[in-house]
Amino acid sequence: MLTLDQARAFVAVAEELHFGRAAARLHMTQPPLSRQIQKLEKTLGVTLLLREPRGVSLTAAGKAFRDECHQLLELADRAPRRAQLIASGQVGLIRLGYTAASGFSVLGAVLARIKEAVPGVAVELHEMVTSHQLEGLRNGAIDVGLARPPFDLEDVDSAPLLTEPLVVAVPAGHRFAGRGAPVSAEELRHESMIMYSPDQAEYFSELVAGLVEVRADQVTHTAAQILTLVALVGSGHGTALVPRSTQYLGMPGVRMLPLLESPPDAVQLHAVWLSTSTNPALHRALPMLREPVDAGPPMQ
Amino acid sequence: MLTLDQARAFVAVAEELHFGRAAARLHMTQPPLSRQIQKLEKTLGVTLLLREPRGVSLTAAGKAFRDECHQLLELADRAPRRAQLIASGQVGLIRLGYTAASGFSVLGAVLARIKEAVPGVAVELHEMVTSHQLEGLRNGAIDVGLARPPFDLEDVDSAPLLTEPLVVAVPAGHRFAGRGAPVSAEELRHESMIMYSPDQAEYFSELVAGLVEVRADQVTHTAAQILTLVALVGSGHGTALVPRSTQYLGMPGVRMLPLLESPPDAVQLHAVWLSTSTNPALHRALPMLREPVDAGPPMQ
DNA sequence: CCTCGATATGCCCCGAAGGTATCAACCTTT
DNA sequence: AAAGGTTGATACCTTCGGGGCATATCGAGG
Repeated sequence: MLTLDQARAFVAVAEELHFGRAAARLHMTQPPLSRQIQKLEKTLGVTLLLREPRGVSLTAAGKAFRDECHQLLELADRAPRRAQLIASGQVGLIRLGYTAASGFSVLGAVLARIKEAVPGVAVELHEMVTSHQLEGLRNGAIDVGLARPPFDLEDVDSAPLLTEPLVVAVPAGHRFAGRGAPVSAEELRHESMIMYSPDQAEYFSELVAGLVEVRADQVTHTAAQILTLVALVGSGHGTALVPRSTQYLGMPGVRMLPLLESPPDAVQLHAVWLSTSTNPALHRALPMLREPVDAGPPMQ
Repeated sequence: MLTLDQARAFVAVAEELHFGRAAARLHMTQPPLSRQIQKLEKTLGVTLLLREPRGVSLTAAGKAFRDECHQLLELADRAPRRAQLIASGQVGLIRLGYTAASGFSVLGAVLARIKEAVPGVAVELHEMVTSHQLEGLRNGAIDVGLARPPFDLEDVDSAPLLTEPLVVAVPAGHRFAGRGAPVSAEELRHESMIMYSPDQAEYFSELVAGLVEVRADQVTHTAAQILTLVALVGSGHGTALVPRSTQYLGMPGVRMLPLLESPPDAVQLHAVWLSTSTNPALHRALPMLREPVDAGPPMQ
């Protein structure tokens, strides 16, 4: 069986072409080196070296074996260093889940921060809704998520990344579109409304219900994703309440107006991760995720 | 320092995720295996495994290290086998020198024979004249040559590959061109002759001199390579004596006629190699080179 | 023929790795 | 809640193999 010590010994002899010098390079004496090479040749059943009175020369098999051994030694040298780099979080992989809407607000800033803090780390992007993100955290499919509260699971840590008000999204031709003043909940009582699906988008559905009173006969559509709502507004199907950062989506034919009743922190987006995560790259990136970001335009 | 035993131990544990089963796979008991892994982690300064009551799981560094170790072990496994294959001559490299003219006669057949006898062996082709081939053999630049006698060096073995007569090459429009009967030396006394360079093509120069008497005023050109002579004949500059296999060159505008005085073994091409060569692939190919071949058309 | 340079061999010692027995922690089960 | 089972860690012993020192052997060159 080949050992790394044998490989090192053989490479030294193959390069020095002299047992004495090779032994010195290996910090040992010549006799045990000779024995090592003999043993190696015996186990291989191959003559690697031609011992001549004037020194040593390599057979064809010896030349090839020297190169293979060299490769082997480099790999054996690299493997521990790679493990150390990964363990220290300097290289590695962070699998990040994000909601479709966050892709148009904080995702770009988050990626930029991670890139700056741990340049050697790759980020794998997975678009998924909040509930799937929490499930993904638990079963190890993702390391961190950009999601909406609440996070009732234990072992899940979170930090708010972005807090923003809800705004009123109206079609471009709407009577509110041109005015500068905020819209009040009262004024929405006579509007056609596009609402969030109560079961697939529980967070937004309850958020809206807490701010404005909407009668069932006002509701023209319900949808699960913010993108869908804004698209419906853009095609004139009604009015919707959306997070302010949705403006960066740049949906044509949609105007955003402040909602009088919305506190500035009505909508929250958090970074979430398992407190028990052992991903070293994540731990180096965490400080970047604990500080709020400003919403920005979508990534290119 | 990482050892292959440690790598094997770690891969076993990383794949089984259980010290007991891993130990069984390694044909050892569990305690020394635990120690090995501990020692490995200590020397790396990295936690590779998470010991949990229900067994073992891998850290990010552990996963990467497992893959590196796997690679390492495969290489360590492959290296000895490669050396054995090369030593047995089943794979390897034969560097073959050949004269330009032999490229149009025996080279194709020689390559085919080698390919058949030792399919795993690569053949590196080097076109070079006889004197360079002999020099190349001595300094190790080539393993075997296809060359013309004499080979006066010691340690050089040779075997005749092809013996053939000299023929008369005339331009297509020449008065000899159409006739079937051999041309005699006497008839060449009034021809313009293209001759071999006495110093660069000593073998052919003396060969021709021994067969026909050529006056200095007949000689229109001298050249070192057969190809050059035939090209000059083709463009109407005169008549030349060339080995019969030159016909496979297919030079346009040239006709070949037997030379009455040429014995059938006037020209010889030999395989030459160092009797001291240690190239195993060459030794497996040698039986193929000891038997004469028929000249054939050039390789495609 | 002798000497010198270079590798091989004999003999001893030490360290590292494996085996057996046992411990400690944790989970399950009754 | 206590007992038993599972799983990895520790203690102690033995053995095997590698390395060092001294020396033999072999071929080349003066």
